[in-house]
Amino acid sequence: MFELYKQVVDQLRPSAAAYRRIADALRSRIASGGLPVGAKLPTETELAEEYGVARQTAREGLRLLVAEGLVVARRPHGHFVKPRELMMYRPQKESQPQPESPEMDRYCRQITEEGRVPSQTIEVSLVPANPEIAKRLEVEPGAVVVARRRVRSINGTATNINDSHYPLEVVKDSEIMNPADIPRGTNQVLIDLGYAQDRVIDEFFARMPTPDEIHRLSLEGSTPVIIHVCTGYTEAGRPVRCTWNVLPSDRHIIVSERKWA
Amino acid sequence: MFELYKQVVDQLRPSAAAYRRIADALRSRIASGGLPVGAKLPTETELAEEYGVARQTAREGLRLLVAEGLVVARRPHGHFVKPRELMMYRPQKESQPQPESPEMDRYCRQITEEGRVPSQTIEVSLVPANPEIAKRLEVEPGAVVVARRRVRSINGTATNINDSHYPLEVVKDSEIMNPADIPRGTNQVLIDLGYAQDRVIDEFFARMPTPDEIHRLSLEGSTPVIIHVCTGYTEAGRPVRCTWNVLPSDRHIIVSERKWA
DNA sequence: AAGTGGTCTAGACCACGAT
DNA sequence: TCGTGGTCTAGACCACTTA
Repeated sequence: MFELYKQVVDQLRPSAAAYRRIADALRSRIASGGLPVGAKLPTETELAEEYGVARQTAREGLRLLVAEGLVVARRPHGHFVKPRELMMYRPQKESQPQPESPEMDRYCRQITEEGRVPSQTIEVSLVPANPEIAKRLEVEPGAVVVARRRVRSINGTATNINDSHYPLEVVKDSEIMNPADIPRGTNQVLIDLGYAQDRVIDEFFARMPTPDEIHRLSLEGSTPVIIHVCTGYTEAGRPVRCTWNVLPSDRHIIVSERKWA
Repeated sequence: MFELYKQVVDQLRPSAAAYRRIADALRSRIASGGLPVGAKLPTETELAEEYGVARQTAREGLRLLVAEGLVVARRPHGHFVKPRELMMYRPQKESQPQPESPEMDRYCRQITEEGRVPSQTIEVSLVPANPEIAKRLEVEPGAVVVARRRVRSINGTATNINDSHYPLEVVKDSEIMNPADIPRGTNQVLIDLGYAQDRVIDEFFARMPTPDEIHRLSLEGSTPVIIHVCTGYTEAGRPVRCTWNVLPSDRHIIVSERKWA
């Protein structure tokens, strides 16, 4: 009987697995707005009955949508269309005044951060540099560097990891070793120490989060993270800072403006 | 008998599902280098025997690693540790001369693109603007715009989607409507048409790819994509171009340099 | 107490690529 | 032909949250 069913459906959509057809159907309903943000999807059992398949098969279809980031599973409530609330992230804004054109204003208004309560945890430690950091600070892998680790939160939910690394000899005995907020900013401390940054190189890439990042950011799986690595150099070309930012991609959009030559 | 096994293991790592323990073990072996890039993992059947679980359970563990992007499944060969080969993507480089400091040179040498054969397909069409494009071009959703769609490839594998959109009245009857390479560049055409771009806004975010993107870029699932939206404005503040780039995150790293005020 | 998703089993057949 | 992963079934028990 199931064989007959499968043959019939296969005529309609050949070479598509049942769980893919289920996912396709739900994806269409989401895209068309039939299932708006926050809406509850059919339960696994309901889908299984509707499509005449085993529960595991219906489950595979839902899993596909979860992996695509369209849907979240909330036990024991069900599966829901996932909302997407983006927060502005402007690397240029952290340090220097930025040209504010009317267009940029428009973008900023679109993604407002009104009435949010920011907070952060700070932790400073001496650690052996991992290969990625060592390469950028131009020290031997495993050499001891100062790591100033922060997790920033807004309204209690973690929004980003911000781990700044400094060569030990540059910042030892300075305020940067102090695990507390530095009102004038760590970059000003570097200037006072005689290591003013002249230029920085930004790198961006994305990947799935590591288990450690999932833990520190309280992520649901299936949310990619954007890695923003920012390395600062003195005028002489010496790297004095390497900041490793981890941004959950469902909470951030990176925006910047530049003149067009 | 399996019950006894499970109790014993649960004492060692309480509250960890069997498939998670399997994934953890394999992840450690990959991180430590015991399983180097390209190495073949145990088969599903072997893992099931080794851990005394059903094949489906071992399979769940492997699936976790695939979803994390650490591993690829290649039927009928097995699962393999996934390589990661990054290509430089420099949005600033596309149009204007860029400050080339010694540090930037170093980065560029690190990720070389020697001996690669680039190619691209171009397709031009009139399409109704989707909401995202319409918002940025400041036209009504559904208004007709010119879409110049490109898929760029290197050595035959697609590396990025590059869809530029223009307001119809700006580019109608111009070279931009011609689905062929424009040697002097589309931006020069805009200048000649009297719509020189004065400044651009860049936006970056990441998410899992849509089925359409998976198809156009020949992606394996579980690779996030980076979306780079670049909107160009005339000096009067009119948007005249909106380019929608899709970059597979396992093939690209975005690099840029800026002066530090 | 009820109903959800999370995990697991012990089978089965298939498509595909190498040999 | 053989072994791989891909798909599927028909059960089972559990953890969790809300009513």
